Amino acid sequence: MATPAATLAEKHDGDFQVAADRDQLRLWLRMLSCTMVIDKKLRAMLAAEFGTTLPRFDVLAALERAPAGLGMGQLSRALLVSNGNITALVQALVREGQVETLPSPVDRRASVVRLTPAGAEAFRAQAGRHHGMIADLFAGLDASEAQTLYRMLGRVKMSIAASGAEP
Amino acid sequence: MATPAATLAEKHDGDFQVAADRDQLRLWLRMLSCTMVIDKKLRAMLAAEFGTTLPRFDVLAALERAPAGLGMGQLSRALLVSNGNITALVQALVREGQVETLPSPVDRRASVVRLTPAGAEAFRAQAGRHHGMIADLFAGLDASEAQTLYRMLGRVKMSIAASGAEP
DNA sequence: GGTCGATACTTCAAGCCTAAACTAATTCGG
DNA sequence: CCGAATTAGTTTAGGCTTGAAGTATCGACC
Repeated sequence: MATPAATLAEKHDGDFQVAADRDQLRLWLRMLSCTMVIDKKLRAMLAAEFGTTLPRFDVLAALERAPAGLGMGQLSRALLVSNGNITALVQALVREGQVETLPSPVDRRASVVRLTPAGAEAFRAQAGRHHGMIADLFAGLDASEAQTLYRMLGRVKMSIAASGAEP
Repeated sequence: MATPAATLAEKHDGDFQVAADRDQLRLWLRMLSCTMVIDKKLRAMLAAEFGTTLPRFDVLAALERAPAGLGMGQLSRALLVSNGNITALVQALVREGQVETLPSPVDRRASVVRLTPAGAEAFRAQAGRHHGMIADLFAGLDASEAQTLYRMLGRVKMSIAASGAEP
């Protein structure tokens, strides 16, 4: 059993810690909730207006920035999803004619995925709505607020990297 | 064709608009990326240390706040997931003995889901690590930064609500 | 009291996602 | 040159998620 003074100090430390923990939890839950709401709206829009999905849109977006095409592995690293996932995604897009795969001329294991003209056109339409929707959803923030938020998220990135993190 | 002056004005408006769009897109992508990284770390921790998943943890968390138990519908509304999803989640947790379902005494359609003692204990351990991990990941932000971020996310919430939004 | 529209829940099909196991091709060290 | 380690990609088993269709019950109104 600690002395009364030590007990008091301990109790206060504990209180502070618990309060900080709760605040961080609330912060995380708010961040998660905001992100999820926007994410769901984007997915719903893509489904309703284009009959597609966010992962497929992401594939098109990555390919649009690489006119020469990307390998499956490059694609999976760019989108932060697993290798096996890309296979199915690309196969679906090939069936829909938005993407085509060519055997790599330099590596018989690898293949190169490229947008078809139809895919490029579909992407342009989808990207327009996508960006427009984001602009709408963030329209209530003025430029300075947006910048502050951007900076704070940068701090979060740094904090994550500084934490005991080994991905 | 517009007059030179009109063309110029138009061009500048367009530039501003495009610049704002790009900034908002970057903001969104950073927000999504931060959230996804944290989310993945939490899922990986729950899988590695407890052999469970975030959705199951969420179910336990909701039930822990309702000692009398919750109906399936209440649960699905609390977690913002579909009805059919809860069924599978609860069935899995029942198999694992962390949760039990009782027929509602007042409504023969409904059932009440409650934590078992084993589930309550598992949840306490998981919640401790969950909160601790969040504290770690946000440790690089001081109290004022955390508050600023929290406030900005509140602004985002308001902006979303104000936009042409019908969930 | 009977019927009809809500409500509680389950089932099913389809898509996304991952980790792990596998095949095939490449590259590098000796 | 040849075997070992690496790398590209696919397959598979398992879990999450939704939306739609289906079943049973409830409640309210005629």
